[in-house]
Order: sequence, then C-alpha cells, then structure tokens
Amino acid sequence: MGRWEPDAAGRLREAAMALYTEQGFERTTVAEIADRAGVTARTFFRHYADKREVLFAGSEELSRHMLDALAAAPPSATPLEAVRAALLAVAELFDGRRDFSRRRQAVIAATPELRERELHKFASLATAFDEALRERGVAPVVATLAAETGVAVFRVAFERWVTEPDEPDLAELMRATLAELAGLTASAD
Amino acid sequence: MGRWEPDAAGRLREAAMALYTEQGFERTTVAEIADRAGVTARTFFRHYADKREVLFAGSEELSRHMLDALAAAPPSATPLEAVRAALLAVAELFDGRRDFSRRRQAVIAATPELRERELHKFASLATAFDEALRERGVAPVVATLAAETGVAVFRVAFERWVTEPDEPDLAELMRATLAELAGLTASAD
DNA sequence: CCTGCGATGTCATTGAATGACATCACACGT
DNA sequence: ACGTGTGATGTCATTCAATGACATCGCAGG
Repeated sequence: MGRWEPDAAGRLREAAMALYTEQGFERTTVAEIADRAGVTARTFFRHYADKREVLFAGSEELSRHMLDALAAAPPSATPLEAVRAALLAVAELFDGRRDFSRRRQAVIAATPELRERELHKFASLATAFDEALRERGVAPVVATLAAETGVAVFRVAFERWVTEPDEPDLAELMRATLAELAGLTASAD
Repeated sequence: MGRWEPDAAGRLREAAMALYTEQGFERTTVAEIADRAGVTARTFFRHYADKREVLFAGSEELSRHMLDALAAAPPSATPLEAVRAALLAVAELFDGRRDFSRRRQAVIAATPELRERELHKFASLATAFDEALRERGVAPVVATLAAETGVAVFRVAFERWVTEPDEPDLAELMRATLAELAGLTASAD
C-alpha cells in the first residue's frame, strides 16, 4: 500500500453516495467527490470507469454468487427451478443491508442516467444466466426466456423488499413472486 | 419553414447512422455528424437530447401503438392476452423495415452506451405496460410481471427476427415465443 | 410594408474522461 | 543498511459532450 490513506476506492464510494444523496447525481462533480475523499479527480477515474460505476461496484459479486448457485442445481432441475435456486441463494447476500439498499435505490431512482446503468447491469446478469442455462443443455430460446424472466422476478421482488414499510424477508418475496409468475401463464395460451 | 434545407432532424439521423456504421459510435463526434448534415453541432442538440438519442427517435411511436392495441383488448382478456394483442399489433410497424432494423441493431450491439439506452427504452415500455394493465384493474404485482414478461417476449422475438437468415414473419415469431413462455412455467411451481 | 416568431448560427463555458509523464513511499533483495 | 523497482497517486494538457446566452435571418400573417 502506498504512502496515502488506505482504501481510496472505499472512501470515494462513501463520498459519492453522500454527495449524490445530498445534492443529486447531476449536480455533483467528480472533483467534489475526489476532494471529499482526499484524492484528485484523476484518481477517481483510476478506481471507477465513470461517475456512475461508483454505485455499481458490488454487481460482479452478485452475478458470481447467483451463477454459482445455478451451477449447483441438480441436472434434473428444470430451467426455472435452477433460476429459482439462484434467486434464493442471492437473497442472503442482502441480509442486514436493507438500509443501505434503500438509500442506494433512492439515488438511482432519482437519476435517469443511473437507472440506465442499473438496467445494463441487470441485462448483463440475464445474459450470464442465459449462457449458463445453455451450458446446462437448455434450448436457446427457452434459456433466454428463463433468464429474462428470472431477472424480472428478481427486480420485482427486490423492489418490493426495499419499498415495503415493514421488514420482509427477501427470499420469501422471491418465492411469492415466482408463484405469481406461475399463475400468470396458467390461463393464457 | 426556414431558409435552410428542410428536415434537419432527418439529415442528422441519416448522417449519424452512416458515421456510426462506418467508424463506430465512440469515434464519431457530434461535430462530424453536424458537418455531414450541413448544420452546426449546436443544432444537433436542438433536435436530439444527446448523441445516443438520434438512434431512438421512433420509440415513442412504438409505445403509442402498443398501448393503443392494449387498450383495445376486450376487458375480459387476461393480462397476458392483452399483452399478446399489443405485441401482435406492433409487429406490422416493422413491415419492410427489416434491413434498416438490422443495420440499426448492429450499431447498437457494438456499443455498450447504446445498449444501455436501448434497455432504458424497453424499461420505459415495460413501465407504460405496467400502468396500462393496472388501469385495466390488474393487480399491481401481476401487472408488473406481465409487463416485464411481455417486453422480454418482444425482445426475444425481435432478436430472432433480425438475426435469422431467412425472412421470417415477426408476428409469427411473437406467437411462437409466447408459446414457449407458456411452456416454461408449466412444470415449475 | 412591417413585425413577430421559429429555426439556426456564434460564442463561451462547464465538466466528464483520458493520455503522458513525474513523483514518492514502501517492499524487497542484496 | 542500502539501493532499486513497483504501484498508487499527483500534475498537466487535451478532447469532446452538453448547455446557456445572444445574434441573425427569412418567411408568414396582418
């Protein structure tokens, strides 16, 4: 480690979250974030590719966790059952982080640019799901649909989790949302 | 209209498509696009909010068309049946535009920034679907799921349409994809 | 003929993002 | 203990997206 305060990336993340919350994403400059973190703007870009990415650092961990769970599902599992396992496995990652998640979602919801980036992350996740399912031998189109649907369930359940006033269980919301999905196609062709 | 060549927005769109195709999105500057269209860079931003938006001009028309079809579905239709009507209705908008769609998709696929914007457009569409379904009296969570699923079907079918070598019928692909969706949840809980 | 309005041009500015190069403390081998 | 290299950072310069303020000009309508 260098001659400076350690964990510059962490300090930058904290500073960005605080400033985005206080004054909004657009009216926060990278220079401000860097100042508060005690580094220069150039250093900000050495840790995060752009001004948005600072809020999406943990997303690879999320993907990895879900893909591990998906890979661990028995070969006999249907595509949706495998997806279900991945969804339930990832729920535990958010244990005790509901407050942080809510603050983060508030910032993202308030900023179109950040919503775009979030969508991109979810799309990457869906693509990864898609590929993983195909490697399990699932037919291409079915794999894509299962992946997209699975991500949609994640988003719906997650949104309920951060929105509802009382503290619900994320895994339980995942199960409930999956159940609603099953009901959706029951009566249509 | 003014003293200049008419349809500046159209010329800017053509110029942008051409340059994005020739040299890629990132290596194309707004100044170049404006030059080729015979206007100044400032004028570019009067017609399009940013460098990406020039490729997504027709998306409101798309939304409108689908929402009209959704509103026209009989009240007795299930959520997914209403979504199905919207999907089939919009297919005709793409009649004869497959070549253009392919070129456009090629540019978008090659550029992460453009993929993000595309995702945002789809998300807006899903939100509009969601609201329209709720206005039909569909329960909130079910409406969201139906909307997200419907958009996923659109994307899958559209991707097949621009990807497959022989010229398939988009509406037919929509039906086929919906059928696969129905099969997906048949065996899972 | 005049006048207002709309579309454009011109000018200036901010801020994101990136490349090139300098710097400096710590770790490591000798 | 003494170089020395390496990695994280600072400094400087630059490009380009995006936006605000103001001028211009010609057509439409009175």
